[in-house]
Amino acid sequence: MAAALQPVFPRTIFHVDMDAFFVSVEELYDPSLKGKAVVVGGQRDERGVVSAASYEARKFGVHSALPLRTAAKLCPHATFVDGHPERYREWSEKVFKVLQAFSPQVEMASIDEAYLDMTGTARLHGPPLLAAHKLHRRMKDETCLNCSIGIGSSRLIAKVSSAQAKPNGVLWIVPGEESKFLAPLDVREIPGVGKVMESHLHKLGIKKVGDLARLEESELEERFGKWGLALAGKARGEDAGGWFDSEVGADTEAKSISHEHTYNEDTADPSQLEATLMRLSEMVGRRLREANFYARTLQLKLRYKDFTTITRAHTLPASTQLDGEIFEQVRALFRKNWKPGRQVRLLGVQASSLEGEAGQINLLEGGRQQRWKDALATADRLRDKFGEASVKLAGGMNGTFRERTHENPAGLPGNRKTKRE
DNA sequence: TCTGGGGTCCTAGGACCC
DNA sequence: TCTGGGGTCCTAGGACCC
Repeated sequence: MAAALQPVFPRTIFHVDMDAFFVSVEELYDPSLKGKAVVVGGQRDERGVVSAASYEARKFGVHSALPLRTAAKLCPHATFVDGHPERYREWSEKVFKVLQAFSPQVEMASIDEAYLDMTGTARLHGPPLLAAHKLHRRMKDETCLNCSIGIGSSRLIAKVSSAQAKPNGVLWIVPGEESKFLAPLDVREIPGVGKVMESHLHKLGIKKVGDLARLEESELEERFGKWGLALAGKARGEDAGGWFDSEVGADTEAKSISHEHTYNEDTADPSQLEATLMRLSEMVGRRLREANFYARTLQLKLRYKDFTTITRAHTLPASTQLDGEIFEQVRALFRKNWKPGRQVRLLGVQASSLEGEAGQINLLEGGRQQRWKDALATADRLRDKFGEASVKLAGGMNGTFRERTHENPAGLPGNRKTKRE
């Protein structure tokens, strides 16, 4: 009976996924790449992985996340191109504008994909399939980029069907046909099922979504807990729990901001390592200021030569967005946890427990903090103009780490938001 | 094969409080 | 002295996504 109380009209969700997005954008800047095997992400002899591969390159087994050197072996004739994140952000915004002009309920799920809630738009755009073709055409006309569109009664169905529609296609799963559509697909096609979950399921003899759907819900819950329960719903095409259940277009605030760097060659040189931490701290601080966020938790990430990785975090009594404070905390964590001599492959700095300006008590903000903020804003502008390397605050890039006279740039005791009140 | 960089979410244990 | 349990915060690690 409970089912009768649920809203019965099905939603119409579009999932728009750009085809080989990074490759397609690069082709706009260098048309000679068209039709070739192209690998975006770095050069063939570099440490790193493939960000995107053209369909030509995919024929040779190249795919994203594959090490570049492996890609070079599989597809020696491929053209290797460095990635240009600014370009992708710029074109992502153009994509967003096309979508926004088409429907007010749009949500970018990542740089190259979006969900649209098209429920109730039949009078404006016609039935789903017609609307999707209209949008598909408009996207091509206005951005020169191909996309694929999946249409379904849930985000999950829309997402899975856009993958099946690729490349450059449209696929509508008619309401009521969800289970039939999913049954023959590999469990791996379900968003959230990765390598590990797939192998757990394979051990149970579950290879296809249909196998999963036949299992008792209670058994999945027993074996995999909360996740198992959600999985049972997903096997039927439902947006079971978590982010998938949220309304399309409900905007979500960032939870963390981070930067990390992998060295071309591992290093155990303390001044080089701390210089990197300084640079990463500045990048994180800058992003915080741009977004007007203050962070209370700062985290160091340390990956050694053998790929073992640790993270160490510290939560401050008062939040910050200042490079100096971030660096000070992260450097302390580094000095406490790095064993001198051990070769480091990667360093990372992350800020979390983000608060808006409201979380700040500005009453006591004397001239001191304001001057620091002004100085940093100026530095940010200079970096915009002349590049990241153009401005370094005390402490510098290379070696000389004068102990900064520990100015607490905020000039404040822990007077903003203490732990428990 | 030799493994990027930016994120989100979940789990689990310990500290601490009531 | 032995023994509670719930709630929240914090930390560390891991799976997963693009």
